[in-house]
Amino acid sequence: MGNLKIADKLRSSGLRPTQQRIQIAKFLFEREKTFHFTVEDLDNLINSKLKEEKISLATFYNTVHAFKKAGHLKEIHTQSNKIYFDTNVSSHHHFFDQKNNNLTDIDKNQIELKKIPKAPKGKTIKDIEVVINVENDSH
Amino acid sequence: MGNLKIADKLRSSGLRPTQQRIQIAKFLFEREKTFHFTVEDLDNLINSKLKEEKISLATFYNTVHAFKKAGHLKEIHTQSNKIYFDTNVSSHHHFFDQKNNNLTDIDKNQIELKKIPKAPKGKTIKDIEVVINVENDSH
DNA sequence: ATGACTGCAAAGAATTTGCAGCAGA
DNA sequence: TCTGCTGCAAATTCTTTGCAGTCAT
Repeated sequence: MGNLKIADKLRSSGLRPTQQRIQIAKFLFEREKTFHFTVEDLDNLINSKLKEEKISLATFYNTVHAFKKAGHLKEIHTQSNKIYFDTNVSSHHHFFDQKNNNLTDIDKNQIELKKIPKAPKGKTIKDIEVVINVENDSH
Repeated sequence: MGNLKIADKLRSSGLRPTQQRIQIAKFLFEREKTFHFTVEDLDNLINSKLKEEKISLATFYNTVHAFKKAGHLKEIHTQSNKIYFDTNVSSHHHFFDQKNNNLTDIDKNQIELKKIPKAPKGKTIKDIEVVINVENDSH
């Protein structure tokens, strides 16, 4: 049980390790692979597991934003109108399937940009995000 | 006055050239440079010019979607939570300044991707979008 | 005349906010 | 004890929808 580790992670980000946050953090961060989700997904996935004492939607919003602010989550915008969050906070890219609303990570070094334009006058490049839109072969 | 040309453009997309659509189309398409906007922007920009007979918000939504469906507009998602539309419908990329919510086009040939990962099994690459996030130099 | 389009107002979806009570330090 | 957090319900924002009247063809 990594409850202590999780609690420390929260505490060191200036967040009180409450019951709710620990549950959410364990669900999000104790996994091998990157996880992509919307706030609604989280609500459904976590609350369907809880017998009673469900976590309120407002708390999911608060917590997700707190985690994002603390650098534990990244916000992803795709051609879908939904806002996804990503447990992979390193700089990386995505495949996106608009039909199935499905996101897949692409490691940063899987894409090489040969030519990059100069930033507009007075501005500096902060980050580059590549989204490769894909669709099923069938038809 | 390109009203006839505009009307033809609409008609040939299967759209009736109504008063409202002609006004919106002229505003959007009779310009040199690419234009990026939200539906709310359009509403404000066009209605502030009209003395009376303002165009309703619902019509802006309907029209923007009709134009998008007809291929005259492209929908752009950025790290801001707003949905932008772009009068440049060719495949291209963007600079985005999150502080000022400012989008700038990057021509397709300004970026060269040297290495591209294979699409996930059973999927085909449809399109690649690059967003270069920028920020002001100052501080 | 016949569909298609507009505009209103109401409904809907997603997210935020205010605040009383509760819990972690 | 003292903030910070939770959870509810109300509020806000953005977008869609239903429908009666109007307009393009």
